[in-house]
Amino acid sequence: MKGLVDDAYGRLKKEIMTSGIPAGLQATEQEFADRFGVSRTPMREALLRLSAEGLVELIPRRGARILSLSVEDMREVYDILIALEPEAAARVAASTVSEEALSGLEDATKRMEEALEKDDLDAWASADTDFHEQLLRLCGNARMQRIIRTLLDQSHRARSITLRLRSKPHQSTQEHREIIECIRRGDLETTRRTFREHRVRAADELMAILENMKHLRL
Amino acid sequence: MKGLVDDAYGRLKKEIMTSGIPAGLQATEQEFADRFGVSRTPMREALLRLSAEGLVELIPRRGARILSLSVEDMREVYDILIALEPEAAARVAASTVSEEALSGLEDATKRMEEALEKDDLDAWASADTDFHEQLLRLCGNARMQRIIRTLLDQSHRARSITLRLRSKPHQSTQEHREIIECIRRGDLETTRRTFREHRVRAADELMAILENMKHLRL
DNA sequence: TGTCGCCACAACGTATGCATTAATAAATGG
DNA sequence: CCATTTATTAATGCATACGTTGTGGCGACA
Repeated sequence: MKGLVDDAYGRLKKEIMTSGIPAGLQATEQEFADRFGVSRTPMREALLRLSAEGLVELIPRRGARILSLSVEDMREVYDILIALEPEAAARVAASTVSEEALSGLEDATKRMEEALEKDDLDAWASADTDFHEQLLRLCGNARMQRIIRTLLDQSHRARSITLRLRSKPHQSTQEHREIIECIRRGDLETTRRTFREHRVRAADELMAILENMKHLRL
Repeated sequence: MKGLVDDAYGRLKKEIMTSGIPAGLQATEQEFADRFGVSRTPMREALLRLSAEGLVELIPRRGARILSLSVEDMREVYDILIALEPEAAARVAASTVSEEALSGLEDATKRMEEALEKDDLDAWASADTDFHEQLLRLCGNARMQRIIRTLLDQSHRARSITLRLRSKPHQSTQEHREIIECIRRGDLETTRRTFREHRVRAADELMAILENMKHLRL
């Protein structure tokens, strides 16, 4: 264990992500601290981080509240992703990428296909995350990486809820293959465009589902 | 005063921005705390924020170091701005903007021109910041606003140093006028393109200057 | 009965003390 | 004289105590 802050941060984040703690829940710093067996100091720092990531809201005098993921929030997250991720991918395409890295991407995509055949949606999601994470790591811009990673995290929270409410994501894997090819060819412009379309489509689908669930307050 | 954290944060940030504290300086949390007359707890939180903004680096066991702005860092910052700000501007263009808001933008641009005629570079920089800040406020995406604002802050640090080392920025004001017109027409695509070119040009100029000053370690 | 004001409580912001641990210096053995 | 190990120091991470301040409840007065 690296430290109580990371511990509390990681555990609370996981609970929020998996809806182990219901959205909307509100408690004082002390109560959160008790729950994770730490004192207020590290708990406070953990909550501060989560608040910066948009998972938690700190309400003066009332403690912290687990934010429910609203359609509006997801729209914000995806709008930024739509602008940034294609740019990051284009940067990767512009650089020289090792064949090893490319096969890593292909492997992740293949795992997505296999998972789909087996109807294992969790494995699919995990492989999809892996694909995007690998691509992210190839982008040299550390700041961009951090920003995108935080946004992806938030989008994953929504995905974990909607995963079983949508038709199977066959198209995604095909788009991933196209993106890999664009990168291999070093075709900057097509990479950007393809990735953007990939994200726009994903966003539209997600928004439609969330819109229907709006009243449920997730 | 709102709190010792904001106080320490704001003061240290200002000092870094104006080079009141030299880049590269390294001190313990306690030393920073003493300097601003607060205890370690709020000082730590302030340093944490500045670290998230990329202005200081927290080195385990050695305290905090004021980061010198490197060419590489500025390249990162601008690459993200180039991707995000045009998108934000396009969103503004897509929405209905009040004539009042537009005239606010025009006013800022006019102040830039006047400042240039008077050779008042500080006033020019201030008006330029104002233009971008106003535009930012019109963009409905709160997350995007925060991200861009943080990046702009960092770019301003570089600008304050290079401001007097470059030829006078006549072209910027013209580009601002074009952008305002695009937004008024609601021309989404041209807004995006024009703004992107605006940023790309600014980035290129800045990079060229910083490249020449590389050895100075700012 | 409704409203205004006061009081008690609770949460937070801040300060501080203590234990942990990494870095540096010292000491010992080769 | 150098390498290795140990001891010391110092900075952090964490816990906790305290003062401040906002909030909600209770009572008094209109």
